[in-house]
Amino acid sequence: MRWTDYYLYTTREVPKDAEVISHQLMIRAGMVKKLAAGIYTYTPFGWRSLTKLSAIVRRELDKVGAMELNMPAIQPAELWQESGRWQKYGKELLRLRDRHDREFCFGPTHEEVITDMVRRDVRSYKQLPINLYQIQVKFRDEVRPRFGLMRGREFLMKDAYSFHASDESLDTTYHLMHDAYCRIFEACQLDYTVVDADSGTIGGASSNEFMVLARTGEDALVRCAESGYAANVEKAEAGELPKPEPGPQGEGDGPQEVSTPGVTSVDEVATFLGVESRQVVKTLIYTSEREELVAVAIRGDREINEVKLANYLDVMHLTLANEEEVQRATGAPVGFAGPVGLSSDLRLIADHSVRDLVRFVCGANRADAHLIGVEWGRDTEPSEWVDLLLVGAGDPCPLSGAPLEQSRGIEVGHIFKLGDKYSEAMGCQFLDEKGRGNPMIMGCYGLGVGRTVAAAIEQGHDDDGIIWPRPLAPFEVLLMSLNPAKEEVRQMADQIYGELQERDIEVLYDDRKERPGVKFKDADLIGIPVRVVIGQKGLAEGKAEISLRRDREKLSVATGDVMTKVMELLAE
RNA sequence: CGGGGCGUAGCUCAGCCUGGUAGAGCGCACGGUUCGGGUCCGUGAGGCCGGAGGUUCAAAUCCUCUCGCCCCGACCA
Repeated sequence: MRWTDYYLYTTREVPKDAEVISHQLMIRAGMVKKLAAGIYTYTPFGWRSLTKLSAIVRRELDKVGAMELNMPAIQPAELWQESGRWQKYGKELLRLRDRHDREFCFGPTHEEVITDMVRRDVRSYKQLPINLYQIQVKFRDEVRPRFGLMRGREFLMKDAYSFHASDESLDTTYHLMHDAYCRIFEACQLDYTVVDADSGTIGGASSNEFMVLARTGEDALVRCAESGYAANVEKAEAGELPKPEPGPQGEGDGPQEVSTPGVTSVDEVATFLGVESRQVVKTLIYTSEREELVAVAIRGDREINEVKLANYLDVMHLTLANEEEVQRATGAPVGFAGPVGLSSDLRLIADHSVRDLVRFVCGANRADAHLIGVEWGRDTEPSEWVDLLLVGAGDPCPLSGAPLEQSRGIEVGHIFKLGDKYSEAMGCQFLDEKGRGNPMIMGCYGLGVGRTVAAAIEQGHDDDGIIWPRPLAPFEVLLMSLNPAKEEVRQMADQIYGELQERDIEVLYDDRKERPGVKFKDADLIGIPVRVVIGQKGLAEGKAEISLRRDREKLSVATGDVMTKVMELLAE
């Protein structure tokens, strides 16, 4: 492709609304244009990357027996009512009405549609398993789209769904898909890791996320170098935490109330009483869409993992109670809640981190008062013990006990074992060998195509621009004529351009009448892996210059050897 | 949805506080110059100052309301 014929316009200045590097570079390199918040046009140049990734995805999924299909983006409300998600999904679901006032939504995901199709076609265990996928535009009306393609509202996603007669069959496909995903991200030369994940609104039993490691990632994850354990912090568990020393003994046998006027936060309490924050039990009051208050106890130096809590309570939206609710639940203002003497109809859920505390400190459920020397069993007992710990760096690995390392990642893929959540709700059944009807067991497998390309840029760039991993690069070779006004330069560049094309090498030929500086800057910005420069000086000695964007080391090659050298570099 | 910020030329922004004929740089067009890391000089096109209402002799500027966008917290590929 000749640049002078191509639709590629770079910009020198970074647009003010682009925050993260991948977004800035994609806009500067002319790959995407914003149409509205979280909604982008891919230019021919940008689309090439997405197309390349899609091809890799198709190749690897086809290999494991998945079949590509295409489903409608617009979906009738009835299906979503059937699965129960019309109510549950919330505002992220973009709802529409047609001219007859019938309700539809723009699909954020396709469990309902695919389940509807399969339940009509598939009757027998002999037809299972089935694995279907599509690469399609999704729309999720995110409250806050951001970071360009990292979190768009409209985005390109590969979604796959598998149907099985047994859990074992699902396991087999799940592993095949897991491995296919690994091969996809490896093919893209991405530094990624697979973590245990929370399954969120899609639901289901177990799930794994594929995280591309990047400082700008929106997710935090922990890993153990020793055991290989890796999990999203939303899901992560820790081994047994070191036990704190017993707290101070109060006067008498039971807990002792001490006056703590105006002392509310854990740190203040600990300092005021001369104890460690780990010897304090922090009690928080939560509410949810069910409008039922619960008290949650955790060690004073730790945070509650609200995702774990929401899952445990089976609620969607969890919020800390307001002052009035806290007063109602504990009889005290915010800052003095504790597990002792709470009303019996208030659920008290305690994290394991407080289980081993001896003579701990906690709020007295009275204004300006705390208790010291409190013991579980003797003084109070939670209604349930649950793992609610937000795991962080340094916590012991649940498998090896070695300290966990924390890093950030971009979630580029997410695979779930759905079980029968949708097939049960929507009556997607098969007949087994004995002629009995059973709901199919399902798996579901997502991969963010645009996000993966953005993640590749987050990992591959320098101060001057993008450094594409070759499999995702819009072109493999950038051919540049430094002074096309000079006849011999133009002719040689044209000739090499022709030869590259003949060998089906994807070449972008910068034949623009621009000054060398402009061309070099653009070359660095758009980041094509192999660069071939034809300039007058080199040509006088019969030489062209070849370099890789990666290291920019220049190689002087006789013009006759350019093809060989390029092929060699591409073969690496 | 809560908090903060921004809408002026295609892009990045100045002008607004203190109302008085709309500006710069980049980009674009044309001429010249230059020609291995965003040359230099000149000429030119391009804007109902996000929209609506109000105050005023006069509004980009002050007030009200709206719409859009961005950033920070609760959701997800």
